[in-house]
Amino acid sequence: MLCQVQHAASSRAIVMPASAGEVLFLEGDPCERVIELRRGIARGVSISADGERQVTAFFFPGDQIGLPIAEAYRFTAEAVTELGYVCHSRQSWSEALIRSCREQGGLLSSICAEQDPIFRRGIIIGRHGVLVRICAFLRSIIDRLPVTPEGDLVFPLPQIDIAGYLATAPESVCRGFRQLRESGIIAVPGRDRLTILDRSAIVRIASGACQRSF
Amino acid sequence: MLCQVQHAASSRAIVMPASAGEVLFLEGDPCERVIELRRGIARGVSISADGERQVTAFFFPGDQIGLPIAEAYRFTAEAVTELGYVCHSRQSWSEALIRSCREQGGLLSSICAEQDPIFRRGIIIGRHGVLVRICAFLRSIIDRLPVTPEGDLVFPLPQIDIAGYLATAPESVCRGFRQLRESGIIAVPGRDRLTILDRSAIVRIASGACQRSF
DNA sequence: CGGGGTCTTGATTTCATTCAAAAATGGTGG
DNA sequence: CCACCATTTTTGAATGAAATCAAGACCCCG
Repeated sequence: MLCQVQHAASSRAIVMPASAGEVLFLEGDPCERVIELRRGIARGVSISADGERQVTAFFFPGDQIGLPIAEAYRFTAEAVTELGYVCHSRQSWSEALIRSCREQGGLLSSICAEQDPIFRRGIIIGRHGVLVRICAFLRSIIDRLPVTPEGDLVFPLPQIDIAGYLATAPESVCRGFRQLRESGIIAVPGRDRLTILDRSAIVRIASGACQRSF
Repeated sequence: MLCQVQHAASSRAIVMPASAGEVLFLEGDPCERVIELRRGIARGVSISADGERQVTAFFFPGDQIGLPIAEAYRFTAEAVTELGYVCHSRQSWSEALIRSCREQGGLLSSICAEQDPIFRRGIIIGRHGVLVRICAFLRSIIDRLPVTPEGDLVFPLPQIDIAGYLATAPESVCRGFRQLRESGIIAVPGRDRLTILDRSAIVRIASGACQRSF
């Protein structure tokens, strides 16, 4: 793993709480602060003029949200679960960028960390077939989910958000998950829980290997 | 318009030519140079394991392609038309980044310039309806196309690439364009030519205003 | 003057959305 | 602790839109 930005006051910073559904910042607002997620899962949301809601990204602990790449935030950030986060001012973030840039001689890994998932989503939802998209999505996040002592994944994402992320209907997401369950590829031991029974099958479907057996 | 990076040797640099279809760099190759497009149109291409081809972005004169945000290029860059470009070493680009970062106190506009279209594509192909996607796409590029003395746009993008960009079939793109022609919204006076007759209609359709009259 | 690629068009099939409604879940307040 | 509500998830059936298949027209190139 590449290391994240080191902020001078990082360890001393106050961890703010937010409850599920809370807005962290709004699309269009000027980028005044960067949010570093410490606990929980957040989502980036973009609403089209006609009300179509898209989830542009999911964020996990360690991610930096709302980098001042443009003048204004390009999406709204909301808490999916309860979460804890730390704020950095735009200026202190820029200073950290310069420092890290000079030391590593390369670009900041945190820029990559925010931009890469956005890029990856574009590729995922460009794929044909709901099941392919679901598996590509699963593959991209299962390594970032906490594991319970029993070996299950903590998976608190509502299907509505997954549908918004995959640009599909919630019913289709549900049917997709059912298919994966019935194929013995995943199990859902409980709400907010997910067990990967056949990881290679997920990768296989995600890469489109099996034409239309699924 | 935000200003692009100033490279010390920018104006003195040699402009390299490339012919249509030529590869500028390959997905997965280490990011060793940044390409600054001077003339023509380029595309970013990503091929899935099963051979599905997606166009991740179109690039126009002034754009920087292949920023070293990650270690390796995330897409293959190819010339759509004949083009002219200038190469910058990764190092000289990083130095320019630090300089600009310190002077402006903000992040580099060229990072935004490459990342923003990628972000925007995600939003576009997340929309439902081929015609909506086509219009959203048109709206996003028509301001970057050269204008002929007659007032037409120079539009050298093959429909196959547009289909790859919009994650749809070439036939659907063709039908979509026909519909726009028959509705008097655009005209196609010749190959590589496009006339916008009703720009507001494009914006209206792109924003999903007209439910399903189209 | 071919010939390969792109564009165009129609017919058909497939898949996902939509509509509708029931079941499950979580939270709330009595 | 339980009843109740709101939200999410699930399921089925019908509809609709786009992909696919197939074939012909067009155009640019050598």
